[in-house]
Amino acid sequence: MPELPEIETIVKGLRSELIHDVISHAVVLREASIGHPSNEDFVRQLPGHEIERVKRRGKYILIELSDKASLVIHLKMSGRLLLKKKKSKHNKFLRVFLTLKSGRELHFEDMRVFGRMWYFGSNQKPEDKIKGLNTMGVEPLDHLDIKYLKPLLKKKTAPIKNVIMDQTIIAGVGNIYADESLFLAGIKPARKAGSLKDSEMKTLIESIIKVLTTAIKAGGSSMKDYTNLEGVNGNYMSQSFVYRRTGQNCRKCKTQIERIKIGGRSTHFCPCCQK
DNA sequence: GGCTTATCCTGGGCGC
DNA sequence: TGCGCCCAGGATAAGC
Repeated sequence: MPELPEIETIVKGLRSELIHDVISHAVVLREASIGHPSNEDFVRQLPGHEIERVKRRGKYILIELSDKASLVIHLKMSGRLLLKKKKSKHNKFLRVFLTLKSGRELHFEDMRVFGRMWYFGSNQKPEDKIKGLNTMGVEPLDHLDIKYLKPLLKKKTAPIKNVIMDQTIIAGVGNIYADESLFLAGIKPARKAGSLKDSEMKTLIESIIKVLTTAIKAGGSSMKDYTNLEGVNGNYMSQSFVYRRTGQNCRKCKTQIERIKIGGRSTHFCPCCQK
């Protein structure tokens, strides 16, 4: 389940490998993996474009192409982008692949098929078609501070975990890093967001930034569905405090980590360290 | 408006 | 071994 650090790692890889390469051919093996335009237009319009820039916005990968066109990718649950040699063996979860002028192929694999790719021509803005891009909140590593967060949390009765995972408030934080950030901040995930004191908000912001920065340095998480561009797992999960550690001892106080459901998502926390 | 729940989807784990 | 059930979860729509 790629979140901000995993996407950042992939984007860095794409940036160092693909800039100035040219898409020569596009093949769609599963139509539902294309969000826009039609399957036929996607394979017809994409070839010939040079890759000029690669950016990240939240969990979206934005590839700027020549002629002011763009390719947007969201990996959702299990999507992977892999750079392979020409005519490499196809994984059974391969949904789309692009052949490049350099002779390589960019494979989009997606086991649980929630991931999407969108192509936009020169006069089209991705944010007009992709709602999530249009309503995206701040980038936590750039503009997240108490001045921004405090008015948004005020009077909110939803659990704080739901709020920090809300992409319209903070971009890129998902289940793993929400649990880890709340542990570091010493805040129970079920707490009403509006009940946080200023000092707790400040600690939470610092924790989110610290967790994401640490994960980026580690090359992302090591969940089985995630790898970087070369197919290598990151190693953040080996150092997680609470995520997927139900029943194991807390690394700080030795109390058993508990798991509950918040917003339909598995939530892991230490009942002793988090208040 | 704010919040919760259902939906999409499929491989893996588990019990029988 | 094979079957059925449950779980995982990001974004969005629907419902309360």
